[in-house]
Amino acid sequence: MSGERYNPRESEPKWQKVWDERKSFVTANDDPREPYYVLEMFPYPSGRIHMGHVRNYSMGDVVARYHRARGKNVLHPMGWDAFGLPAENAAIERGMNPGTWTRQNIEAMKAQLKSMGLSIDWTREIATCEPEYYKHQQSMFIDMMAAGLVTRKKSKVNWDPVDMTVLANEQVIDGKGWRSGAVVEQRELTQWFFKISDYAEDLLEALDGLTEWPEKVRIMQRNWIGKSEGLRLLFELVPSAITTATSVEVFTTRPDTIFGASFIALSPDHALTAELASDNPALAEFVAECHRQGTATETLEKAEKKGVFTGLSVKHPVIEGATLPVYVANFVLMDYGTGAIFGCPAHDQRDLDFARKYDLPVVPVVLPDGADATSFAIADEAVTDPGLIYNSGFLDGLTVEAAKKAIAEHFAARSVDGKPQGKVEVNYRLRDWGLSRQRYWGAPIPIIHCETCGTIPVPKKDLPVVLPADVSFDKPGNALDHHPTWKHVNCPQCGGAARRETDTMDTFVDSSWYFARFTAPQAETPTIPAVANRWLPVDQYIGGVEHAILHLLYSRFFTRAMKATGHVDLDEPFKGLFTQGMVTHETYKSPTGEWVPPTEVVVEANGEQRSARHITSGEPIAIGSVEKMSKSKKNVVDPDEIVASYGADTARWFMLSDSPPERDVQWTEAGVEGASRFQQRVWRLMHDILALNEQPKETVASSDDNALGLRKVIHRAVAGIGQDIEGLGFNRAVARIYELTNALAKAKEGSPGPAMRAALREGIEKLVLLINPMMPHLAESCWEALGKQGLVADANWPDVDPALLVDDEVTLPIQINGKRRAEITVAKGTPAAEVEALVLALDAVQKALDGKTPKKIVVVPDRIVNVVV
RNA sequence: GCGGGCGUGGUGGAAUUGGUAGACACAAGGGACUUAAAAUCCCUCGGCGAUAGCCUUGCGGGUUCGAUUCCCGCCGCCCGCACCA
Repeated sequence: MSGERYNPRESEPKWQKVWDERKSFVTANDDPREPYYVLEMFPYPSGRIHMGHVRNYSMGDVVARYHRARGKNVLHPMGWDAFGLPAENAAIERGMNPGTWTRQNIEAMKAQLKSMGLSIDWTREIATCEPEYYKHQQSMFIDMMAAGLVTRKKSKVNWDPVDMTVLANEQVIDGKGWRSGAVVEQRELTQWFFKISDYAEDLLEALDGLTEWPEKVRIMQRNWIGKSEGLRLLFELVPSAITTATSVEVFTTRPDTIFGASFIALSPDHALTAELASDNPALAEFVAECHRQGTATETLEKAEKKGVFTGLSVKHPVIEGATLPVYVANFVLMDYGTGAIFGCPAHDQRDLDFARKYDLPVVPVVLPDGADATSFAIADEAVTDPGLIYNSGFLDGLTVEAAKKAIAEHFAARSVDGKPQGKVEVNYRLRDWGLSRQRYWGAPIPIIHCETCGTIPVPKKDLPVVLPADVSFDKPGNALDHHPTWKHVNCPQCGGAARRETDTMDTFVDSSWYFARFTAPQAETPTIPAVANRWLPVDQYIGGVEHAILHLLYSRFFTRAMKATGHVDLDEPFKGLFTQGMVTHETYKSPTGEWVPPTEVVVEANGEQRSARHITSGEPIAIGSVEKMSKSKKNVVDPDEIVASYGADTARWFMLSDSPPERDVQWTEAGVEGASRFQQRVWRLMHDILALNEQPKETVASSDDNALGLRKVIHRAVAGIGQDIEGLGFNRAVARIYELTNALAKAKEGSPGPAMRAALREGIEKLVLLINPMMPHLAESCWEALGKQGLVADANWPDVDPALLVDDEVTLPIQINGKRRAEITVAKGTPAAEVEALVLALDAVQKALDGKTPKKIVVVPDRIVNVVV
């Protein structure tokens, strides 16, 4: 028996079937035990799972199985983020119906996930593309509209003039449409928005309460919301024939630098810009050029800072008789502040770049601490350091903060156009959430446009507004809009001819509440509030950092909006958040420079050198850098192949070992083989100990110090691994499991006595329970072989005897001048004075002192001693 | 461009709150077993010296009795930037 190898191909499907039949992971809402909700970000059904999924779901499954063993009622569901662009691309490229394509993908991926042996309650599965899901989303949209959380306004989209379609930012490559290659234009459309900006302050303040979120995510969200206090400031225009406007309003966070102002810049989308451009061909051409950039902020900010002089000037508000030129500049955003700024080149890098380009004055007005007023000058870098204001009339000598206050008071007391010239204002960078998409494959926005009655929500009794299945993608543009009959309806109010809204919802809406739907996935209403409130917030949410801002911020908003409309009674959806790293792999290139997939490469090691050749042709292959697994570089490893050859447990174990979960992990063949070997090792060890034919005994066998020692090792491992899993330190838990396995293997050598045999038996039984969250199939097989009743899946986490955790002795490293030179072992809690005496008596210390007295002796009790000579 | 993060042996990484740097694993080398191979087991394994020494956590400074950990300045890589999910 013990000579037999463990066969995951046989045992894994067997246990999966047993769990299925026993409904081991089906969760009841009325279970009285303490609820625990663990959730991994649900996947987009692209067709195949990838190693990133394997990693993500392995981590979630460890958490789920651990808490189940801890006696909690665990909710661990799975679903599909099933709307989105790729389905439409498949429709266009392969003539497949997006719904058919998506549902096929879901089936395929579900089978793959099942082969991983995850402890998921599949009875709660949801797919966002099904009317049973999105009808509730439509219903909540209507509720949120009634609650004033929805608005309609104009915003810009990327327009492909050849394909006659709106493009996503990722479909715009170098300013051109990805399929047509046509230069993209910005177009304004009237679109639907969620008023997330109403919650900006709340979303910001509540970040402090999210103590189980990574600090970096909270910082990113804080910066994204971008709260800033500044001044709205009116500049009086020098009268001109080219406009009837009399003033320009800017927003600035640096009003203290007003004496250093050298120009005014308007956004290309500013109303005044439009007015002036109608009569100014050069300006019109510049605005058109800006509009050919696409709408991505990134492109805009990377572009060279450029502008056009408008011919207008404003009066300098604090320097009598001076004027400032008014430009239109490509880096001024219409969405932020007032769409106009004043430029102070000395203290803002963008303004400085602009000023150098157009030869505008650069006057420093903040003197950094320690700088000399007569010689201080600005070169190529703007200075944003704190300091004292100078060159600034009545502000001279003030700090930046004091000057901001003083100048605000100054302008508040003056008026331009009958209004106060300056007004302190809090501003947020966060913009409202535009949810309209001009696409077919999304949840229809439940609105009817009527010529007489206006914009009317679809009555709830008529929900869902179902997507038509019979669509064609032979014409460019929105397939929903092209459908011959779908959009033609009668107005629910007047009964006259009307048309449906043909925009669908951003897929971020779908993913902003699925975690709530999982709590009652078959309910007639979006949620059953009492049930949702019991399960939520999600105790542990796990997913990629790439979602650190948008998905998580939208979900936080949506939860508040659901609270405002009575669907849940909480603000924050995710109590604990964990962001995992990516899965990477080496890249390989053929002599002709083509990417080669790892499956076609044989890597050979000769000593320290590694070389590679093609598996069939034998031609040499260049080993490239390690990169995120991606189709374009072909450096992907298919989880199916790994499961088929090594088994799911091996894949799971490898994904959890070595690399810290928040960091990237490199997939290597050697690593997988190591994981597979460990699986066999546990199996052999279990059989060897089983053959000793002894039962565990809970009493500490004082007659056998070695057995006692082993029991200490076992109980320490149990305690440590529990802590590691709770802190999501899976790689540390794995290392401890290796240590425990090594200790057991060593202890069974020779001919262990009865006490040792009992300790070994205790150790192996506990080891099986410890590996269960990570290698659940192997654990079940071992459990069965050990003759234990029931399933490990239902077993409790092993108990720890606290008496076995304490040590009465401690080894102190002795440092001399910070370098370790000796060590002593003393009773725990030995007073510092006693330790000092022992240390001074040491040979190494005496030698170092050479008769002198030490300068200082630092004794940190039970930790370390440092002798300063 | 802006915001955020990461950087430790040949490799992945470990290291309570600032307290023995390199746990654990992979790779490599040597040995045992075997007709042979696989599997398994044992030993070595940061660098330079080869003793008792010195150097070493991306680079350069600083704080401290003591820094992988805290501070400042660089370099490199990664993520996000609002219509990819």
